[in-house]
Amino acid sequence: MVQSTRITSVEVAKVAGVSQATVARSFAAPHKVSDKSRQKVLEAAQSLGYVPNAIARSLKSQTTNIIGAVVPARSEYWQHLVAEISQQLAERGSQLLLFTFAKPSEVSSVVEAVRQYRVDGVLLASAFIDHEAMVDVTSLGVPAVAFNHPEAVDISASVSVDNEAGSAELAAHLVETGHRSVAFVGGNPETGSDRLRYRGAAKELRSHGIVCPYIGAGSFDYDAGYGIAEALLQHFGGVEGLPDALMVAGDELAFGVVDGLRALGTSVPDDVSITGFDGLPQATWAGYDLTTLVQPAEELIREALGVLAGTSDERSHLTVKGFVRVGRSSRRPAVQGES
Amino acid sequence: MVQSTRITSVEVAKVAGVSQATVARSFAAPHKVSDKSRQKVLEAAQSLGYVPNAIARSLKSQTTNIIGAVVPARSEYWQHLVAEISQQLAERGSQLLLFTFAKPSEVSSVVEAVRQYRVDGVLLASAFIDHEAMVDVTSLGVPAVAFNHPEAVDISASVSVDNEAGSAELAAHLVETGHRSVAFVGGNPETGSDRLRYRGAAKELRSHGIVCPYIGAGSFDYDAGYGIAEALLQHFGGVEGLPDALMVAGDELAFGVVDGLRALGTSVPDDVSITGFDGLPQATWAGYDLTTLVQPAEELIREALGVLAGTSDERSHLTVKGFVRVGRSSRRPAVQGES
DNA sequence: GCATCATATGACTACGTAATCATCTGGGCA
DNA sequence: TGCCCAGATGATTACGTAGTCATATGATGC
Repeated sequence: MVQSTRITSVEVAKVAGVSQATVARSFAAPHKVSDKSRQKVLEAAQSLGYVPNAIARSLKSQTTNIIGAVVPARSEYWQHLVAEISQQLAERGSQLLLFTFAKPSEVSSVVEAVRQYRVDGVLLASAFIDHEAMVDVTSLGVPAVAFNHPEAVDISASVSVDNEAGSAELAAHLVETGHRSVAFVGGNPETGSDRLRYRGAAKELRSHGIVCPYIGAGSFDYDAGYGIAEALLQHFGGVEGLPDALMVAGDELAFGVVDGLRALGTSVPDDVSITGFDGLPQATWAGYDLTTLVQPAEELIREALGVLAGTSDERSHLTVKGFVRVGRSSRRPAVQGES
Repeated sequence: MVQSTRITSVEVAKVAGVSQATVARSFAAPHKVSDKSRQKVLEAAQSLGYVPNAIARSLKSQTTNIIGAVVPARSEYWQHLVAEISQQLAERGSQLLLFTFAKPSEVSSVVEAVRQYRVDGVLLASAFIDHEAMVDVTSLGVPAVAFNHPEAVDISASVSVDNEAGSAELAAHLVETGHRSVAFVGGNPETGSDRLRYRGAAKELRSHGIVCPYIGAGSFDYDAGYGIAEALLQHFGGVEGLPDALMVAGDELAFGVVDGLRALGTSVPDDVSITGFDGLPQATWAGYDLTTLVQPAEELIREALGVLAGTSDERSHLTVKGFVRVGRSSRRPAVQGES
């Protein structure tokens, strides 16, 4: 049943006995066509196997109905968000052109592709995208939203979770549940997320008289967390020296820290409480059951897409509040009488 | 620095003092242009901020350089594959138009979009895509590859891991390491993957005199696995009644089974060995350290893209061997003298 | 019955590029 | 010097659609 010749709106028009314009209108603006004509057109289209050509439409209408997303290839967090982005775009009838990069050096070629395809808007996982690349993207007039990168104030819109407040909330929760010493395990220190999450935690803890040291794992991935576990034990002089809690800068990183510590005989949460940040689906998996700050992915992306669609302010810099999810990776408050 | 007027190859030609055709050639086929002309063109393009329009190119050349992928929205396995697909396409200079669906009912509208955008090829996560949808996709003459769905013999090409052989290998490994009773925990029983994996396991085990019952979790996701744990214990009459090993039809499902059993006080692997299937990155996470059959994702996708690119046979039905990864979720062979 | 007007329709064109074809240029060789 | 050919270039056209404008159709009011 493969079409031998390309079926265009012209062929359909011929068969239906109307003009090409009427065929086009029957698909793009059905209300502008009489019921009778539309009926004839749809029948002809059906019998010929006609499918409107979105490429030609895009060229003529100067709008592709495609949103681009530029994200790191290997990241549980971004995979999570991409799933949400894709679903919301489908609801809006838009398409998703997905660009991934394994190394920052790949970003420039990716950006070039984004520009060539004339997408209607771009979502940028910008913690890893440098200033120059963002300027390049926006220079063609493409609306762009920097995701979790509020520093991009002068370049494009941005949508972020409130990293600092969220981290402070987590810290407050730890204090409330009886933790008196806390250390922060950072991810990639060059990202704003990392800095803000540490700052939020440190400020809140200081207000309770707790000094919170920063220990860097270098990146946000599982292996970095797993690898830092031994260094943590050394740094604190063994299990007994560990603080009451470790606040980890991201969930995936936290999974690694949890597993790394457990592999070294440390119990989580009995020897040390662990918190994460992101609210990944895996955080609810019983093996981790991570106390974490849940980013409201659905809301974040709705706002981001709103900016791209022009329904929100194009220069807005939005911050969305997350909420604390309490799991068993952090201790419950000690009950009076227990030790 | 936003362009007020759209810059086209015509403007560049004017500034460079050449024809539009030469500008087009300078980008699409540089070797067909003299160094001098190309130089002038590139300078002019640079100064004007010209970016070739891929939409117009696609319309004229009847090839979009875009590959579509239709996958379920929430699946660790597919997220894993999408990352790989995206990376390989980037290497080939192609783009990825990603379509996800949460429910099978969404597939038809997704397929319509695939057809409209005239993608050069489609990858289908076909275990969840019905026959009609696949016919629709291919009816426009778009090359399609069904992924892990060898039943689609008469419709399109397919690329699959050897489910049956892989499952048999896992079973053989269990027998070798001293397991004498094994049950199979299935996912979605309507998928070929599920059936073939059970068949491979059952056959191999039978050849060793072991009868392998099938217990269905209903789907391949974590929650299904977590939920089936209690039913498993009931079915076998408690921890003591459990078989030596549970072969689980997919990794994500296996994570759930592991966590569910552990939550009920069952030790993995001391009380029961668990194996998975897929070889997800999380299978190597120390919390699970799953014995599983690793699908060679890189190879699978290279083959699939090869079919789409026409470098492989378009009607080929390829099967790729996986390999067993041994983790601590299954017991090591009992040493002589130990119990 | 005629004028008026809203709606439906058709002819035409442009979106920006790449392929085709014809023309031109310059170097090699007799 | 003159001829020939390969490579470079330009003019032209088509890809399939949607918007613009003008015309046709039918319903309404007097």
